[in-house]
Amino acid sequence: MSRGRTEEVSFAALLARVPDLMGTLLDWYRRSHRDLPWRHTHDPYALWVSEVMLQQTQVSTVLAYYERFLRRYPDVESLAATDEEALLKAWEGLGYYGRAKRMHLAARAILQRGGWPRRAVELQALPGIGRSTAGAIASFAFGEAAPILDGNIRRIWARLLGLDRPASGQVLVSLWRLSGAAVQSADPALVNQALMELGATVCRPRNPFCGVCPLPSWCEAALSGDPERFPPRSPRHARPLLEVSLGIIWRGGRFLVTKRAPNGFLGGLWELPGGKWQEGETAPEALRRELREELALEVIHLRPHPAVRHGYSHFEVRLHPFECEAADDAEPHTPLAHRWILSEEIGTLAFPAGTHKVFARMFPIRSRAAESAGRYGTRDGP
DNA sequence: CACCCGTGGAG
DNA sequence: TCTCCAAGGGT
Repeated sequence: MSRGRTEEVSFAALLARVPDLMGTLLDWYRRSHRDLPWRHTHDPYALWVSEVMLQQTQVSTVLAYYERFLRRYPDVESLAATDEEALLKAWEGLGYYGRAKRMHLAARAILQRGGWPRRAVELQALPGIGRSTAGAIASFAFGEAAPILDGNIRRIWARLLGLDRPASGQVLVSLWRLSGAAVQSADPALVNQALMELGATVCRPRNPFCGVCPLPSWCEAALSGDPERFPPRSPRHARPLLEVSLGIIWRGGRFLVTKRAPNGFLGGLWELPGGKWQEGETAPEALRRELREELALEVIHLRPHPAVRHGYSHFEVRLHPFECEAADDAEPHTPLAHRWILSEEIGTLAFPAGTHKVFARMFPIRSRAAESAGRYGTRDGP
């Protein structure tokens, strides 16, 4: 109760000071911002691409994709016209592949309505564009005073306020009001970029540089002496480890790859057939069972290869690859797409990172030659 | 609201 | 080696 009152008071005080803060913030930004490629454009399409790529993805990762993607898909028309297979290949390695599919849908919606909507509320109606992404495009491309509340900006407000609980509900509304006051008080595009830049380079989650922060010294988090405490991290539970057997199933000089179901986890990507171990099952037993159940396929001469570990957000897998052979006339029985490919063709299909780690072990030369490969190291282990 | 959706880099 | 998590959005 008393905490609630205290928060209201400090929130009102901060809200009133926002215009002053933005003055010093913009001075700092003009002096010390990084030179990022998407800061040179007002093209809503290019800004959209960068903003979607940057969702939950680090700048350094996006840098490796952004310009190549724009060369491949230079405008809404080219993106709308492509097929999902090619699009996923361009997105391969970025993760959260639903982002690419929603961009595809949005591109077609934009063409259908005859061009880009200019206002944030309209942008937000497009697939994959939420309030923050809409605010970014509307302010950067069209100069609208549309607020952003991304992880960076949320952290800045939380620290200035000394917010010691996860922001949700009414607190979140208050933080959006602060972002709204910020874009009302000065050039919206500059304010939004400056806030995100401050969060990314100074008011960082860990090891913030409070000594060089342009914002006032009454920041509650800085005064506490332990700014990293703010905002509090939500508790994380341990990720379960799943054991998975995979087959590199040769038929002549080609091996089998299967396409994952279109929706859901890694939807639409290609992979090596196989599956999770069941209770009491050995690795080769699990592979034979999965191949029978999923593909009605029998294989012989299983040769194990070293296991490869790969982590996802909520679980972890250990992939146990087996080279083996299918009969000359073997065909998998499955409603999903499959192909028998040469190892030279690995680079033509979109695979999840875990599968690339396996390829890197099986076909070191080939895999390293594939454009995205050098990344997949040899971490593994039983 | 709680959960789902990937990945690679930092410390 | 291990934990954390980044310019979120959809359901």
